[in-house]
Amino acid sequence: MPHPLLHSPFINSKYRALEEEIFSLLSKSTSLNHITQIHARIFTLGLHQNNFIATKILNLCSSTSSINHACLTFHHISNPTISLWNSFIRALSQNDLPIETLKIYTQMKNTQISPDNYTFPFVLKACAALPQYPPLGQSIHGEVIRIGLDPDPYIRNSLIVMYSKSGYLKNALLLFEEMPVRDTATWNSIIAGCFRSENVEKGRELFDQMPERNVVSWNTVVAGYTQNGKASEALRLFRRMQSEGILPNEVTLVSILSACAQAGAIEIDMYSKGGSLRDARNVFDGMVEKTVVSWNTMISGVAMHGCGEEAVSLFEEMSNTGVEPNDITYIGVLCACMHAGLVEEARMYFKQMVEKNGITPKVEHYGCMVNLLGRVGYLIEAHELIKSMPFSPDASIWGALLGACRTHGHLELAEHAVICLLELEPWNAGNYVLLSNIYAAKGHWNDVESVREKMKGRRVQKTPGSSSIEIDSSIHEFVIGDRSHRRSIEIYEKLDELAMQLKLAGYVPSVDSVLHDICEEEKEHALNVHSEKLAIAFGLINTSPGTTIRIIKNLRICGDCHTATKLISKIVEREIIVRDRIRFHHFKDGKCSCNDFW
DNA sequence: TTAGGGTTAG
Repeated sequence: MPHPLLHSPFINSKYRALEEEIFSLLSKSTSLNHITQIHARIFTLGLHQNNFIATKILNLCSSTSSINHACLTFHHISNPTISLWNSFIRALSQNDLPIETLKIYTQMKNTQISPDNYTFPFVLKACAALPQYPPLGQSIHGEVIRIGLDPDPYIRNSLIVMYSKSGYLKNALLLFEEMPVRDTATWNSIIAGCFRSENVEKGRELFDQMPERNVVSWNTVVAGYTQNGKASEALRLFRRMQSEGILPNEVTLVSILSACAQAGAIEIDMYSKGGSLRDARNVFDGMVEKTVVSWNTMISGVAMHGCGEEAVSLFEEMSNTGVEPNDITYIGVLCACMHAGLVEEARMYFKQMVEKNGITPKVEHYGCMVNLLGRVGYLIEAHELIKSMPFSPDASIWGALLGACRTHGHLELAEHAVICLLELEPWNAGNYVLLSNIYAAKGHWNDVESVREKMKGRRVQKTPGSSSIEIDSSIHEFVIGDRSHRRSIEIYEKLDELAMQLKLAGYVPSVDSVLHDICEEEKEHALNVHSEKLAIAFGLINTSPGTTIRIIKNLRICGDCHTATKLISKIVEREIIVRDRIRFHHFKDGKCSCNDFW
């Protein structure tokens, strides 16, 4: 709508020219800063009532996540056109505000404006984000049919996504099968839906059938396999993707890294040298344009593998290339510092995050700091940091402090932490076990007993520690003192042999790793049959000399097994990779990649 | 009138 003062033909053409000028300015801007500046100019020119320009601004707000700005812009327009409504709905929907999206959609209908083919994909995306209310999506589907827009391919794709995210894969498949024309996005949507609904076979079948695949198709299946716990399939498909010359992008990297994280038990020669992390690094290095997501993924990836210095140097490299770190980047780099015991660096990054990048630390950031300070023995500083937090600490924070108290034998602080922790999660067996471990390490057996009684009273059971190893595509799982394996005799012979070699190498069992109140000699024996040692022994008798042994443990590796595995790696001249609940440990030549911080 | 859309993800 032209400015009321501009009505002569001459001024009208000047108005058009202004409109065009602003429009081209907006087309070139990418950041909120630009938009705000241009918006100020729009006001002085009296163009703030202009629907066309407002639409353009809203679309920019959407891509820059500037929702407040989007609301302000929208509410300045007295008679929004359908395009403006659509752009506002888009901004809300794409910025994870499904309830607000549906509210505005309802408001739009109340003004007698009928939704069109552009409206529904955004509205359906909002419905897909609220799978707990499946009737919502169904009623929108009803409206689509009533208006006669159901043949629209965009809307149909959105319906497929909505149904598969709401747990109605059957409806999604039906819509897919009835579609006269399917484009690659249609195929991608339904394949993603199948994998999301854990129908891996159907997803793969459709992938194999599809006439044309793009990088999203490949990513969908790689991610699908990873999310369904089939890391080896994911990595196999990634190899095929590369051999077919498909250029991976940052989403591929994300999925491949997740697959690598799972791949601890994979015995595949091509991944064995240096671990699957190298695959991820290759993808990363080959990427032409690295976004903050790519950097974050790579930093978290190397952090998880315990390569603290590499994470730090990636972070610095990222800053030098002008990519601004976000909260997730800092979680990655703090996590890396935590695993590598880099206290000074962590303090520096924590400060820099707030002061330089204006990021408010979240519980994850505090968690890393507490964990790290605790591990290196700065228990009081860790506790002070917890007290200074502007929100209530959650279980992860108290858990980190408690773990540190155990390592450093600080009984009083541990009791405090565990009391807070048990209030937050009385059902979690791990908490009782940690407290019981602390008492056991101090020889306070009566207290150990009372914790156990409490556990019994509350029907809590300790998760049994177990370790698994993959040999010839089958998984072998061991628990402490396990004798159920059919090759148990050989395994125990190997263990005895290792125990002897370890003693000769100067290994002294650290008996405070043991929970139970038993005599010293028995304690030593219990340590010797921890699940990870059984899995390693089994690995040694089943693989050829020099190959890497990969173990997955469901809990954190214990202090004694960590020491023993370091020595074993040297004695048997093998690289042993253990993925525990927290991270990867690469044992080689008597050392571990975690530098004994874990 | 002009512009605006759906799939994979840390």
